[in-house]
This record gives sequence, C-alpha cells and structure tokens, in this order.
Amino acid sequence: MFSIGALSKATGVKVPTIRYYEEIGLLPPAGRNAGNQRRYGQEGLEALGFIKHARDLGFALEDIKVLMALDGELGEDCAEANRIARAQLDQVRARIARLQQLASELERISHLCDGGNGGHCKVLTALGDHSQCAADHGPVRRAD
Amino acid sequence: MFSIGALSKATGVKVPTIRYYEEIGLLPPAGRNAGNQRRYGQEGLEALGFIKHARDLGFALEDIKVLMALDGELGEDCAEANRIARAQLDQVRARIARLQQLASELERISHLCDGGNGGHCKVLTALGDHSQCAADHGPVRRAD
DNA sequence: CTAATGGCTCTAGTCACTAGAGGTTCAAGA
DNA sequence: TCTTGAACCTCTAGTGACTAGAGCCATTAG
Repeated sequence: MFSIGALSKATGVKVPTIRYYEEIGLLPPAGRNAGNQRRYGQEGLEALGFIKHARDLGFALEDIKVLMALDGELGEDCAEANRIARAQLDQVRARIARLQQLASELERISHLCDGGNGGHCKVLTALGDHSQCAADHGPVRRAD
Repeated sequence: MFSIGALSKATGVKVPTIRYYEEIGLLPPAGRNAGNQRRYGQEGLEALGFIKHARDLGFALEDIKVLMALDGELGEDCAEANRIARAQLDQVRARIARLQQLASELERISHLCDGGNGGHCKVLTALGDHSQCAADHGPVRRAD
C-alpha cells in the first residue's frame, strides 16, 4: 500500500496533481485509511503510470480518459486506441513543422542586431513587421 | 479612425482579444466616441500589429510588454530586444527536439496495431509502459 | 511525548483567451 | 424619419492542466 507521497515518488507525478486527477475522475477515488488518508495498491500505481506516460507523450487528459476506458481486448478498442495515437502523431508532426518555420524566422530576426550602433533597432522593427518574413508562419502558442 | 471591428479585420486579432489586451495593459486604453465605443488611429493599428506578429512568433504577452516598452533607439534597448528574441529561439529549438523524440515514439507505438486480431492491444500496452520506449522523452504539454 | 513531516480540504491564481448574458449605439434602407 | 439588424458595450464565468497557499489533522522517528 502506498501513501499519496509514495505514489508520487514512484511515478514522478506531483501530489496535488494526483489529487486533481482523482477530482476530475481520471483516477478512481482512492481508498482511505483510518485517518482519512489515501492509500493505493498496485492497480493505482499502474493507472497513474499509464496517465503519466500518456501525458509525457502529449495526450490530452480527455484522450487519456478514453484510452483508459478501453479494455484492450476487443479489436474495436484496439483500433480506437490506434486512431487516438495516430491523431496525436499527426498533431505532433504539424507542431514540429510550424516550430521549424518559427525557428528560422527567429534566427533571421536575431541576426539583425548590430549592437545598436546607430539607427533604429532592427530586431524590434522586424518583430513588428510581418511583411519582412520569408515564409508565412501561423500562430503558435505555449510551452514544451 | 477604426472601430474595434475594423481593427480586428485589419490585424486578424479577434474583438474580445483586443479588449482583453487593453484590460491587461498591453494596449493603451483606446479613445472613445460620443457613444462610448472604442476608436483607433494608425498608432493603434501598429501596436496591435506588433503584438500579433510577436504572438505568432510564440512570444509570451509579458515578453511583448517588455518589447513594446523599449524604444529601439538606444543600444541597450536593442540588446535587450535581441536577448528576448534569442531566448525565444532557444525555447523553440528545445521544443522541436522534444517533439521529434515524441514523434518517433508515437510512430513506433502506432505501428504495433495488428488490427486487434487476438491478444491484448499492444498500443494500449505500449502507452502504459514507458520502459518500452527507445529514447527518454520528457513531458510535453499543450498545443501548436 | 514531541517535533517534523506528510496528509487533508478548500479557495484562488496561472496563461491567453473564449463564451454568454443583457443592454446600448450605429449605419443603412424604406 | 423610422426601423431593423449588426456591431458595440460591460460583466461574469469557463477553458486546460495544473500550482500555490491557508489552516487544520495524521503519522512517524527519535
């Protein structure tokens, strides 16, 4: 039996995040000991490990919920799991393509700096002026 | 003079987003007409264009605030703009590297599907089991 | 027995918006 | 001039996936 802290250490998922997963119904409500503290068994460890790995692979919690509801025995379920994985792969590839355009644009811009020796900062100008861009880059958001 | 809707069309930034930018102090409060509606001039158009382009390049609103406060004339300001741009480039490159590892992992996983003909779904197993991964992929989050 | 550590719930904050309610103003056609 | 419908206004709340903090209770090592 694991406490929530032990489970956290074993999986690398932070304690408040585990409670959050329970709150949103991604993990089943944990059993409690006499002092109302959560206790987990092997199946709790496995469920959280599954979530952790899927999150690391970039799956949304909603997708993970669907994946966890599949029992993996039936052909249909396997096809569904595969469909979700492929959709995720497509998204990742699209993100890579976008980010590569961004990187080259940012490289171009940051090479414009001449140390500010006279005249207006070219970096700021380039940041303000999309028409200078070599390629069309779409919007991009957020981290990792 | 532009209405907020005209400005939105001209820049591709949605109307509620423009109001949001004003609310958080990224855009100066717009002038109003007799009926209390926002009116923008050329400088409003340029400011929002700058924000839009910088957002498209993945800069955080906080970074954009800093960039907009630089006047671009002094050597120091230019160096600061360049520093922010380079930091952004580093982040983008790191994200690309991570996503490339993810993509290859997801490719491996989605090739495991045999259509579910007998046995347990290998895709689900692979998603649950990090130890099967060829490379160590860190956590990744969110879109674009 | 005591002190430190770990756990509990609850609320609120993060980022960058987005959606909706409920009301006001503008612009174009009749 | 009147009317209609689009565009505008403010305000509140919701999104995803957590994170932080307050204030309290439980467990455990010495």
